[in-house]
Amino acid sequence: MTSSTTYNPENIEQRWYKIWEESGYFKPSGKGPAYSIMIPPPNVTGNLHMGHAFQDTIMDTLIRYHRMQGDNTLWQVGSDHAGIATQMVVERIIAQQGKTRHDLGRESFLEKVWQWKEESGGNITQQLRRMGASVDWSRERFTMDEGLSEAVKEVFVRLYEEKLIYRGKRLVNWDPKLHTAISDLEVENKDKKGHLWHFRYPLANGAKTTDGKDYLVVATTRPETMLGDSAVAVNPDDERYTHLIGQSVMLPLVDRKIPIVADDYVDMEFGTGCVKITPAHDFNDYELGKRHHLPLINIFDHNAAVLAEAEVYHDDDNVIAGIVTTIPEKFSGQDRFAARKLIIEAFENLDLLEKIDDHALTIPYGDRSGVVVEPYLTDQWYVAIESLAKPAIEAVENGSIEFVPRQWENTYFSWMRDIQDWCISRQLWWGHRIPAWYDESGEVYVGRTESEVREKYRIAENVNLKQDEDVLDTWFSSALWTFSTLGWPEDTEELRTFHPTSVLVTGFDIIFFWVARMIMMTLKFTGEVPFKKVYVHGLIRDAEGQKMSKSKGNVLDPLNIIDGIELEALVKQRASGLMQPKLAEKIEKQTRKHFPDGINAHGTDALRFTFMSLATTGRDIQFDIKRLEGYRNFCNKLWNAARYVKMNTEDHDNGFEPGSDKLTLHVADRWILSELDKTIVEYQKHIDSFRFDLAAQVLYEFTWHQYCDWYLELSKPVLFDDDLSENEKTATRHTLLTVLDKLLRLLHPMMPFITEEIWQSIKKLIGNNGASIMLQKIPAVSGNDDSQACDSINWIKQIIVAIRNIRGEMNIPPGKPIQALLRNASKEDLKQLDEMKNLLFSLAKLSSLDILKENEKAPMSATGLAGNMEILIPMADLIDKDAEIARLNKEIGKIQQDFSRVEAKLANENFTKRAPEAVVAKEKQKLKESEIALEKLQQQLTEIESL
RNA sequence: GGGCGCUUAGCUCAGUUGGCAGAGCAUCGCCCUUACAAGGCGAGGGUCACUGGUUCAAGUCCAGUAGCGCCCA
Repeated sequence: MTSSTTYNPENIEQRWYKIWEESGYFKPSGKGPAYSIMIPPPNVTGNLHMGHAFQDTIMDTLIRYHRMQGDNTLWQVGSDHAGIATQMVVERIIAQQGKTRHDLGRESFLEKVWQWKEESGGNITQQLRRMGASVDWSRERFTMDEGLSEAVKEVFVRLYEEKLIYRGKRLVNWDPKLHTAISDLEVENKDKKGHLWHFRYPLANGAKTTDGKDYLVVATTRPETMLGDSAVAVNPDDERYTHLIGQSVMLPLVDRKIPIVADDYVDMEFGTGCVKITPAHDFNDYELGKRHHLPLINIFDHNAAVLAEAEVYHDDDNVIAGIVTTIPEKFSGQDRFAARKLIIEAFENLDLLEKIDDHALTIPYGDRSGVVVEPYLTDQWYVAIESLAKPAIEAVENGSIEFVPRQWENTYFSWMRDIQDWCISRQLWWGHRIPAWYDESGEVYVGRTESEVREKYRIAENVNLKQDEDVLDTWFSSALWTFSTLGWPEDTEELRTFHPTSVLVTGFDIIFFWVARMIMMTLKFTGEVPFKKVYVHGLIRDAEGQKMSKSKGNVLDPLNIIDGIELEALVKQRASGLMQPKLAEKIEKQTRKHFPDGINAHGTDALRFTFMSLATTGRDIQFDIKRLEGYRNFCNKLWNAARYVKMNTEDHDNGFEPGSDKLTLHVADRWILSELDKTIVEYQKHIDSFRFDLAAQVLYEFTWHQYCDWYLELSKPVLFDDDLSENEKTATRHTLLTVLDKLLRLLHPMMPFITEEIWQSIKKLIGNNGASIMLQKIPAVSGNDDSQACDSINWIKQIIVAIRNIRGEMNIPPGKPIQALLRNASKEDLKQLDEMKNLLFSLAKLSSLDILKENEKAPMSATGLAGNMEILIPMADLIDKDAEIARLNKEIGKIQQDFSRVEAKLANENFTKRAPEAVVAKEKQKLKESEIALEKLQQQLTEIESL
């Protein structure tokens, strides 16, 4: 026996992973029903964080479980190109050489990106390996791969041809730092405190308000946009202003005459009831402007600085000539926030600033750049989403796709039923370039390639065509992930076999970004759902419930948990590379407080098992390192149980040889096999319903509290009893190994490494020459439901527990052998006793056991109960009288309470009449039991007191 | 403002069809017992957020209140 008494994962894990990968065990077997999962492609710039590790553990568990069920199992791996994020990373690198991407030019910048991807993009795939993820590496895909790019082009062209993609000048969320449009979903709205400025707009043509003023007061949170106002709006029912509808105001500073229009959108109660309308710089105003055919007046350049000359765009039906577009020199060229100050000053100087109120408002920020997003008028490509959304909603309504937990369907529906057209173009260089070409007059042609376009639209070679500069939203390609990775648009074998996929495992934060868009695109192009189920898991937070983020310095690197890390290294890791170096000090302090000794190595299996036990139906998961330690100890427990089994089975006949004698199973053997069966049933039920926490708990319970606490202990008196036959011992050895083998296989999907290591060391003993536990079957129920054996073991457990209780409470050292007497034992008790006497001696550490005759007088004893039978531990020199009296009183109190409660319940006629018969019978039984127990304990108390 | 979720032991969380409130960690006591001190044995710990309703019976179902959180506008 050479193995260490503590489990050391470090040498084991990477060795096994390498063997598995090199042996090709992760590839689909080609046999059995198909089971497939597509990994949510991690961002190629990223490192593995706790969320990935959690999600990957869930997927790997499902995949390994199904592989062991004999399914033809594919776990498709890959990453996405993360347009903005990746571009930013590479721009930062070249910025260190003092260059911008514009200095390099598009082509050589993209070369740099690819080069970066080759060098650094593989980080996360190495980390995935450390997690034990059994993905099919031979099929790894990247969204910018040739094949996937083909799929993207194909989808774009087909949607365009069906008029489901269009190009138009619309108001978009513009990121003035990154100089690109972003979609609604990439905008983070934050509540801020701001101001509401009240401006006077003089009425034109001598008009007056009802109270005789020659101006209107408009309230705005964004004064600078007044340069682009094209109307003032009032509510049509607002009597204060009815007579002014159709009149005009003279816009100060720019001297533009703009109309007063009536629209229901205006809230009469808010401010003065007059709203300035800036259709080119506000989404609500844009809609209102469309209704009233107002011109769109853009005043910003792409940095959100004020133009010298505003740009006017008209509704085609209503071209207004001669709109004033000149912007006073003092404002032009100013950034939007500087312009705001200047505008307010100018109003004040003109005595047109009525007042300033404090105001709470919501401000949109770009989720990547962190700057305030500007509604901005640009030409962009859109997907007309409505017709795609309809079948996608139906697929969930009719159950073709099922969310687990179900409540997430509501989230999905509420977004899908109010969905907006999707802006898919991005003003970036890194990504799928839009397959559209323009001739010199600006006419657009869409096709898979330039030559296809020329052929299709008969454009001569000498006509100059220029491809659209923009690329597509990364999510556009991710939306095709389930089928593009399988070879679409080719009709491949893989596509036919593995699509639709079995389940999508994802976080609720990307239901809109990704899940919904995948459903729409996949239904459209394959006519199939992308997946039959969506398992939505929670988000991992730190021990205090905070979201983990680099800037908070509370991120945990899964590899640090696996391998361990010294405090100093951890501090350095967390406090470096921050966007705001100021935070470093705070983060250092926090880290030293939470991890005074750094982080111990826990191994991958402990981490994975922890994740499983945290995978409840909740939406937030607080990750507490303490929890992890418990599961590391669990690994150790399993390791040592296996050591015990091996010590006692190596070099023995364990009954696995063909032709070995028929085994005589001991009652304990029959019991543990029954328990194992029950465990398997529960385990499968929980895995099938995605309750990984419960599945993990069931295995933990069985392993520790049945197999280790009881069965291993029960096996000792059998193996060490010289009076028992070799056949009986062989049966117990056989059972020890059988249960261990099955247990390892049940645990393997969650804890792949330790189970493989142990299994390899016992496979010879069980006569199995399989290459890996990965390729074994998940154990099925064997039908060993032996209730008689269960009753017997429960009976003996009761006696042992009663004796241990006395030991514990009376402070008798566990190692000290004690005498025991039994009183009032029934025939049945005596029969059980006869069969299991040696077990009782061993587990209760008895020196002697005697049966008291009917009228035999007992010595002074501490007493316990097992049903009707009394267990007496003679006190002699062991126990003091008062302690035993106190102990009995405590016990009596407990039972008395129980008794009274049940008695009251049964006294209630309503209960006995209306409750189901079985429930009433159960209560009656309970009453009887506690009555007897009370009686015996009372009697013992009296006896002791009288001594 | 609209929607969703959460509140159970000191901490982190389970709790199925309404039928004796559970686990892990932490705490306390005894033990280095031939698999395991990363361990064993035993013990203590609860107004199930609050108020009301339905029911023989409510942590569980219904209505409301409070606090916290998330999404959307």
